[in-house]
Amino acid sequence: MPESSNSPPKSNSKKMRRQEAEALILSAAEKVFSEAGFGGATMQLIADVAGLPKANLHYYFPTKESLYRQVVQKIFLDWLKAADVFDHADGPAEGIGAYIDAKMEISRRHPEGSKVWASEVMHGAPVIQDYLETTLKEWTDGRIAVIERWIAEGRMDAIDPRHLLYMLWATTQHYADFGHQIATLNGSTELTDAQWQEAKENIKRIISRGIGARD
Amino acid sequence: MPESSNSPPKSNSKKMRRQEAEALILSAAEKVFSEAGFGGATMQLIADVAGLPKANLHYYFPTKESLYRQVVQKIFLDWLKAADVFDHADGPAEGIGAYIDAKMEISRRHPEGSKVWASEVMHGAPVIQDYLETTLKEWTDGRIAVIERWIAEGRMDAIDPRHLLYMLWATTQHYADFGHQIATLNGSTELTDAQWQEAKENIKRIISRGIGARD
DNA sequence: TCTGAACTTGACCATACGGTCAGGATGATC
DNA sequence: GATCATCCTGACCGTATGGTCAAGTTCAGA
Repeated sequence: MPESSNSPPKSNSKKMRRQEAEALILSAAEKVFSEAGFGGATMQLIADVAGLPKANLHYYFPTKESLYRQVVQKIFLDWLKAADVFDHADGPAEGIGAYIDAKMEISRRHPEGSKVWASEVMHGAPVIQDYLETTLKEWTDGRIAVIERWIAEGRMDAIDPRHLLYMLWATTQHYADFGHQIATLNGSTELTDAQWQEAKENIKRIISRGIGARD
Repeated sequence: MPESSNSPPKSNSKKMRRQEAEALILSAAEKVFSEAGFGGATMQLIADVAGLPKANLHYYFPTKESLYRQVVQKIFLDWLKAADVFDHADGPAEGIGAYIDAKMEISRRHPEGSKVWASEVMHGAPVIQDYLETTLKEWTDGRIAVIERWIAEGRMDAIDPRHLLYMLWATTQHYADFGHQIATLNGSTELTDAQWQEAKENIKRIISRGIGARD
């Protein structure tokens, strides 16, 4: 219901509402942080991308770090939400397949978020360590229980659920985080619709057969 | 033959040889760049880690960017070299298995390098774009040819070689790049020898079965 | 012992950065 | 149209950064 409009943020009208301004800044910040990293990003550049004076950013977000924290939190929540498909499935091929589709769609539509997350974790998660230890751990444990149930029911081979999850994350996020490398190897062209489809099918096929899924 | 010594770089003796000093600086730089990213790293911190005055770094490496470039180049060459195991194999299970072992060993022993590479690519490869377009492309094309031969010989299913390679890179490098997240989910403990072994076995098993390898 | 090239370094500089602030603009409410 | 909380912003500040430099130090070879 409170969905923000998708129109280009070109509005020159003064007096934005708080929610609107924060969304605009967060969007610009996500792009800049993903392109330059936390250390390489500057408040001035984020302001330029958002089309606002730098001082205005500090009105909504007191510090660079607080802005960054909110960017990462937003990404994490979107990412967790999209993972629910895992549960509404009967067996591993269906559940994991749907999860791969969902995560590949995120990699395609929101690669910036994936890159910011990767950068944050690679640098030791200084800002979202607590999320890793609480929310992510709980989510992971829940999914591990589902996979163990599938194994117990003979619906797939006895694969270590942890390493399977890491493989799913790694493979799907790779298409966002290393999208530039993939595009370069693709003749310096972004993947087409068909190539994204191929990628998804390949991943689903290899993993589904690899774990001996038999829903 | 011209292998540098493995002794701790604590030497206080003056007048290092050029090779020795450069190796010391490159090692410190790799660590700092991997922890902070290019933008977040400072020459002062690299100097502190190397145990040298900052001005000395600029004697060997004129600019921060030139130092960074050499760090990335060194990583890339090590990484390519370790990939030769791919060719000296009879079939996919053996070749890909050996490649997974080699890359996992790199992820375990030199996670810093993997992180620097990931960071560079994620930010659009501003420094090593030419490597992607030439050396990496050639290496990739060579490996694709090998995989296509295996497929033609009926030694594995008809999987798109590109996406298979991306999956191998993604999965193995994930253990370096996201090592902090993995350790956190592992009860805030680094993976043990046995857990690394499990990880390798899981990956090899899933992919080997997933592509229908029959050496 | 002398020479000179290679190396080392403390002090310094210009710039760019994150962040502050005072004062102005806006618009909903009465 | 007066009030006032919210929002906006140009100008400014202290600091930290990448990089420079000139004055040293070291040591192999003559």
